[in-house]
Amino acid sequence: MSTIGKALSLLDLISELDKDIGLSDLARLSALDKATARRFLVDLERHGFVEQDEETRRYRLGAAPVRLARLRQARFPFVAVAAPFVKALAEEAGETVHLSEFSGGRLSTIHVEDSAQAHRVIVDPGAVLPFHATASGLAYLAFLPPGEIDRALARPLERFSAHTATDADAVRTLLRETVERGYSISQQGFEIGVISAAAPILTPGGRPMGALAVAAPTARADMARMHEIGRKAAAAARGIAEKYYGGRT
Amino acid sequence: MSTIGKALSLLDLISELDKDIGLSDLARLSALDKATARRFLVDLERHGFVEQDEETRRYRLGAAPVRLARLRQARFPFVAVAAPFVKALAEEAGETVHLSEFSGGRLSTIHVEDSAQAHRVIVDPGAVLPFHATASGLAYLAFLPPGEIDRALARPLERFSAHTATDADAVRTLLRETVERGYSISQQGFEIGVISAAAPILTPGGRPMGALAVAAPTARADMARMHEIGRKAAAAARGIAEKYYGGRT
DNA sequence: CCTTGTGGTTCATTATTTGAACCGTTATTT
DNA sequence: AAATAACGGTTCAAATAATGAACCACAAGG
Repeated sequence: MSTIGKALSLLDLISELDKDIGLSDLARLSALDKATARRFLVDLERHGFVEQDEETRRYRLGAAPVRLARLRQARFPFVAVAAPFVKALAEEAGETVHLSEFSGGRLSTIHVEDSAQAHRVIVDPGAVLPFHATASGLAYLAFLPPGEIDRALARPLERFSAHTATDADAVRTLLRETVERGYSISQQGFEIGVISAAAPILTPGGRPMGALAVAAPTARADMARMHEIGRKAAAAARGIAEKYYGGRT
Repeated sequence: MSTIGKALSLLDLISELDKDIGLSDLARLSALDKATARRFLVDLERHGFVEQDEETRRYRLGAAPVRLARLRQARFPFVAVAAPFVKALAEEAGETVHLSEFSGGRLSTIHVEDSAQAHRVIVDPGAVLPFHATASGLAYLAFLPPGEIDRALARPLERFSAHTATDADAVRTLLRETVERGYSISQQGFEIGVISAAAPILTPGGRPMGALAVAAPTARADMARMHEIGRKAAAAARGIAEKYYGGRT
């Protein structure tokens, strides 16, 4: 792997941690030499992607991404455009709704609107959504060109719960259903007690670039209701794409 | 320079552009070989920091920073904490207010609240603020340890307008005044027609980590009013620091 | 006071990055 | 319509930067 790739993977690793981490620990976790990890960290810090706590000497994610994110969103206001749709869907469905975007080979949550109900599903913003185990991932995967689906399903599929579909053929069946309906449903594939329905957000070229998902506790989620919610999610996803891409060419 | 440093500088360069850019242009601008630039871009794209337009083949800032920014802000909600203070100050002063944060060797705007007035100053979110030529920069610089001020003023100071203080001693005078008052004032040092007052946001250790600035059109900005606004900005900056650092230890 | 851990550094060895020259394609220019 | 210039992208020997074992100095614990 290139040096740059290694450094960016180190940054990814740091981003996944929810607390500061020391040099030795980080070297172990990243399987990099301590000296190498340090050089990477110095470079990353110089550019603001990482910062070191003055007193504990531990490292954490820096502030530079905030600036870059502003610039990105000024030009591609995906979250800003989608937010009203997300909110409306959350109110309509009465459940937590989250928006995800594909980037860097992963689908990750970039916006969440919590359900108003006391008993609701909690979604972490920034969390990575596995393609085969979440409604969002299935919705995204289903509308990808066949070759890319094959590549995604080629490696072993991690098990996240007792209900995770870890067999490629089983996933393919889910994908076929998803394409037919226009939305996916994942029954506790990622987390026990949660059922989700999701629809892809498609570029004008027909390629998925993200997903819109509704997550409900199993207690409230009979299948008729989930299909109803799925249809609403698909409509909202189309609305987002239309508004987002309508303004540009 | 390290390979990583070069790649991150390339990313910075791309972030400064407000439109997509082709490989050859980018190689020229960054003074990198075309093949090298391409390898960097591939690595950056693989991690989502850069994306390539499918049809034009031009490159632009990717979506990965949005995800990292979410994670950073979940742990350090600087913007979220400061936003109400920024808004209140904008209403109180009746002028555009912007918040900046130091990161990666630069002070950059991360939040803006526009004045309600029709004739108002426009500030770009994500813009980099030169230390010697903006009120924010002066406010930040003034409270830095002497050694770091020396280092910042050692290199030649760029001229942005006819009023920019490009002489290190002239800047030092401005910094002394800033420390005494607790806020800085920049009279058209960055942009003709704009006068700003800014106050530093200090960590519990007394080190500046950002600045809060009010920008007014010269037409409305007599000095008595700017001093009044400066005092208000200083109070708001203290409020932000207290709330932001009060919650942690 | 000895052990084990930490963050950080050194420098000969090694592996990666580099860039001139090269494709094939696509806009311009003549 | 031919010629030219510019584009994005690729190749591979030469040059350079990354690597990591061994090394500090220090702190905490036994």
